Parts: sequence; C-alpha cells; structure tokens
Amino acid sequence: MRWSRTLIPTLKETPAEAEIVSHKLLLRAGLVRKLTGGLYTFLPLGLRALRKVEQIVREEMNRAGALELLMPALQPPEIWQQSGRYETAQEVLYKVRDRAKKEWVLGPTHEEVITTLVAGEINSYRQMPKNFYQIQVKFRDEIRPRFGLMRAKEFIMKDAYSFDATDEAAQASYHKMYDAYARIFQRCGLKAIPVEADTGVMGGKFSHEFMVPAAAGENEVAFCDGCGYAANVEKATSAVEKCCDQTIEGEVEKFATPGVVTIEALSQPPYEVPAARQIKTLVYLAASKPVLILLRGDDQLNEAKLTGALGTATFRAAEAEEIFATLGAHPGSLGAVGVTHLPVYADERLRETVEMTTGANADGFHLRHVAIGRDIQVAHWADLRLVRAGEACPKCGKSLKIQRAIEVGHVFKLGTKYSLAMNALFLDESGKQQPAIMGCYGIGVTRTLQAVIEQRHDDNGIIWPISVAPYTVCITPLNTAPESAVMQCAERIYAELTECGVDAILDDRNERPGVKFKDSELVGFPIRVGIGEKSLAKGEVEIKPRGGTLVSLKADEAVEKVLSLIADSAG
RNA sequence: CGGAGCGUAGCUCAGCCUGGCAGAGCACUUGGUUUGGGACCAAGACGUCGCAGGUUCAAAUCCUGUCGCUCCGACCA
Repeated sequence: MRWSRTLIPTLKETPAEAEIVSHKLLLRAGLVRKLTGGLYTFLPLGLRALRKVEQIVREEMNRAGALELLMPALQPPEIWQQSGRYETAQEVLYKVRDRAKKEWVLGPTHEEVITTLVAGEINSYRQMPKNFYQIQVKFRDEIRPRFGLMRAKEFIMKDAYSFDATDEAAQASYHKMYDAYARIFQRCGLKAIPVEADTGVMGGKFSHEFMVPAAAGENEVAFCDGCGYAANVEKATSAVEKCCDQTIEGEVEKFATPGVVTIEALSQPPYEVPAARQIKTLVYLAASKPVLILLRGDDQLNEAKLTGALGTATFRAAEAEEIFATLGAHPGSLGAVGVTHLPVYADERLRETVEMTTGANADGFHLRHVAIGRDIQVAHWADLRLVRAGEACPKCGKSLKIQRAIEVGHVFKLGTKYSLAMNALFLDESGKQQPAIMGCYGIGVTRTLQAVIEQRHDDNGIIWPISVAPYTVCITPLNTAPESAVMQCAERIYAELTECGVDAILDDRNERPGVKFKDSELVGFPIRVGIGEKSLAKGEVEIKPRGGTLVSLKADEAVEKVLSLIADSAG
C-alpha cells in the first residue's frame, strides 16, 4: 500500500473526548473515528489490525476443534422469552419494530440462537462434543459507553458455545477453550492472566476471566505472587481471621451516641470502639423486599457476592426513607438486634463474634455487649466481604495484591440452563433423554485490539506486535521524487517485500522527514526501513524496529534482514 | 438513573464574568523557499457560536428549556 492512496488521518493533538492512552492513540493514529457515543467507524488501518486479531482468534478456535458459523444479529424476542432472559437482560436489549409493528431484538449475545439450532440438529450423544463459534457484532444498550472501543454499544465479539453429553466431556471442552484463550492472547502480544471469576446469578458452576493488567481497566483483580492465585475481587476470598477472641462480658446495653452516624466516629473518643468490634448493618431491597446485611465494621460489602447469597441480581441499597420505615431509625443507627421480621444475611467473619457494638435502631443510640446468635438471629451466613490488598492469600497465606485489569475474555461453564429452557435434549447411550451440558466462551475482539494498545505503547505512539500490526513494515524514503535514487531504492524494497508476502506500506508522501518518522512511530509499524540520500550514497539503508535500535546495512541486504526480524518475532 | 463538567472552524482552544465587527494555533488550498525528527514566508478558503424560546436597541456572552458529549457510580466482552 502507498501511504498517499490510503486514509491515515493522524492527529498531532489529542481529541478532547479521549481520556485513556489507548483511546487517544486509536484516534491519533487514525485507526478509528467516532460516529457518536459508543459507535465507531474502523478506518482502513484500524480494520487491518482488527482483521489480524480476528484471524488469530479464528486459527486458534479452529485448532481447538471449534466450528465457525454465523448467526443473525437480529433475533425474535420469543426465544428470549423462552430462556427467561427477555426479563432479566432487558436493560441491555435493543428492541426494534418492523413495519407490521412486530418487535425484534438486536442480539447482545447468542445463547438462545445457538441452543435453538442445537435443539433441532443434535439429538444423539454420538453427535457430541460440539463447539460452535462466530465472530459477530453484538449490540448492548450500555448504561455508559466509554473509553472508545473498550465499552461500546456495538462491538465485535467472538462467542463460542460447547455442547457435551457428560460432565467430564464438558470439563474437557472448557479446558480446551481455556488453553486456546491463553494462546490467542499470547499471539496478540498481550500479557493476559486467567483469573477466577464470579458466576453471578448463573451460580454454581465455574468461570475464568482473562485479564489484561492496566490502570485503565474497569475490573479489579486480587492476585498472589506466591502461588499464582488470581481472582476477580467480585469472587476473591482471603484467609482473614473469622472470630474475635473475646468472652461475653454482659447483657446488651443501650448507650447514647448523639450525632454519631459513622463507623469512624464511633471509633473515636469518647467511645473508642474499634471498627473491627462494630457490626455494620445495611438495608437492601431484594426483589422489593427489605433484607438486613451485616458486616464487620471495617469490611465492605461485595455486591457480586450478595447476588450469589440472595439468588437474585435485582436488588439495591434502600433509601434513607425506606430504611426509616423498615427499622424506625436512619442510617448510622441501624442494627439487627431483636429484628425478627426481616431476613438477616451476615458475613462469615461475624460468625460467633461477641462483645460487638451496633446501632440500636433508634437515632442517637448504639448497643454494646452484643453477641451474634444470642442477640441477633442470622438467617443466612455467607461470604459477603470485599477482599483488601495485603490480606492473606486463601491458598498459600502470602499477601494479596490488587490490580486493575481489562477483561478481554471469559470462559464459563453454563450447565443445562439453556438446554433445558430451549429443549436441547439428546438421547444418551442408554436411550435416556438428557439436556446437553453447555459452556460459553467470549472474547471481546474490538476490546482486545484496544487492550493491545493500552499495554503496548510509549510516548511516541503504539508499539504493535507483528502479529496484529496493520502493516508489518513501513518504508520511508526521504525523497519521493520518482526518478531519485532514494525513491527507486524504496520502490525496489517495497516490491520485494510485497513479493515475499510481507505487509508493507510505502510512505510516498512528499513530507519532511520529521513528519514521516513521527507518523510511522505514532501508528506503530513494527519495522521501519529508512532510505535517505546520505546513507544511500554509501549504498546503505536503515532498519529501525519500533522500540528497538536502528541499524544501517547494505541496501541489498535490507529485505533479508526484514524477513529475519519477522521470523525471529514469530519464533 | 444519580453526581460533576463541557458544547465557538476538520482538531486543540481563547472570547462569556462585565452584552457592541466571531478569533488564535494546528490542519486545508495556491505560490515560493526548504528537506535526516511534527519547517518558513506570502496569499486564501473554512462558522446556524449544539438546538429552541425569552430578555435587550443589540446575545457566542444574560435567563429558561432541550439535545449531545466527557468524567465518577450501578451493567458487561
């Protein structure tokens, strides 16, 4: 490709809309342009990089035995009603109507479609295992699109769905995908770590997310340097001591605490009750019914864990007025002592604790000498707390670290939720009808592309790995007059590289050298071949790997050198 | 949806407080000089000041409404 013939609208200045570095570089390097919030056009260069990521995904999925197909983005709402997700996923569903006023949905994901297909086509254990995948546009009515391609209303996802006859086989399918994902991200030049993930309302089964560590990430991951334990903080646990070593000193006693409405204030003089000896009482509305949630004063609630404990994701913190109507006191003076009309959920860490202090359900009063069990009836015990950096790893006891990360992939053992709902049944060896056991596996392809930029850049621009670079080599003649020796040399190298199957771009613009160098580094081509009057007078050209050091060599050896650099990186 | 901020040329932004000719830099066009790290000179083209209403002799500027965008929180690949 000749630079002058394609469209690479690089920007010297950063568009005001971009906040994180990868978003800025997507725009500055001329890879994408925004149509409107959460919707982007891929320009020629951005599309080339995207296609390369897709191709890596495709090759590794095929290698793992998955079968590519393509499902409709436009879907009938009936199948969503059948799976029950027409209700539970309604916030993210884009709905459209045709001229007959019939409603349709734009698919945010494809479990319903694939399971409908499989229900019709797979009837015997002999036809399994099967794993179907596609690379397709997804539509999600995101609450807040942000960071360019990172969270968009429309994005490209690779989604795969496995169907197995037995649990062991489903396990094997899962691990195949896990391994394929590790290869995919590695080939994209990404450091992505698999972490244990929360399974949300699906519950029960297991799940891993592939996380790219980055300050701009929207997730937090807890990990242990000692044993390699890594988990999304939504899921992470730590080996904290559960029980305090106190003995009961007396009966519950009410005392006045005028104006004290925070854990912090109660820990100060004159009260001096350590946060660890307080019980924090939260009121949530689960399916519109109030529940009490108890945590140790110095712990934070993990709402993902609460989802699991409540068995529903439709809950929210109650408003102050709702709380007053329920308990007769305002936040800051709440407690569960003597509360029998509401279900009480308590964090495991409070189990058997005594000599605790908590709100009295009367504004301006607290209770001391509170003993869990004796004074508070807990209906459900669960792990509800958020882990914190520095706590002990649940596996090996070393100190946990917490880091932000971008979720680029997710592997999930689904079980039979969809196969039962959509009637994807088969006959097993003994002629018995069984639901297929499913797994689903997603990779955010557009997000992965941006994650590569987020992880691989410097002050001058993107540093593409050869595997996903829009062009591998940028040939930069400093004189573009057609008859000049410099340009003729550039043309020869360009032709030879292209002949060898190398993706090369020839910067034939009549620009000053500085402009060309800056642009090639901003866009981040892995290898630049520079050809100028001075060095060419000595028969030499220059090869500069992006982020590496420049070498001068004979013009005749340039192509060979480039090929060996490419071969090295592939190895 | 709650909180915060911003909408002026393709991009970055000034002008708004205190109403009075719509501006700068970059990018673009033409000519010239330049040519190894985002050049220089000259001439030019480019605007519904987000939109609607109001106040006023006069509104980018003040008021009301509205739409859009960005950031923080809840959703997720």
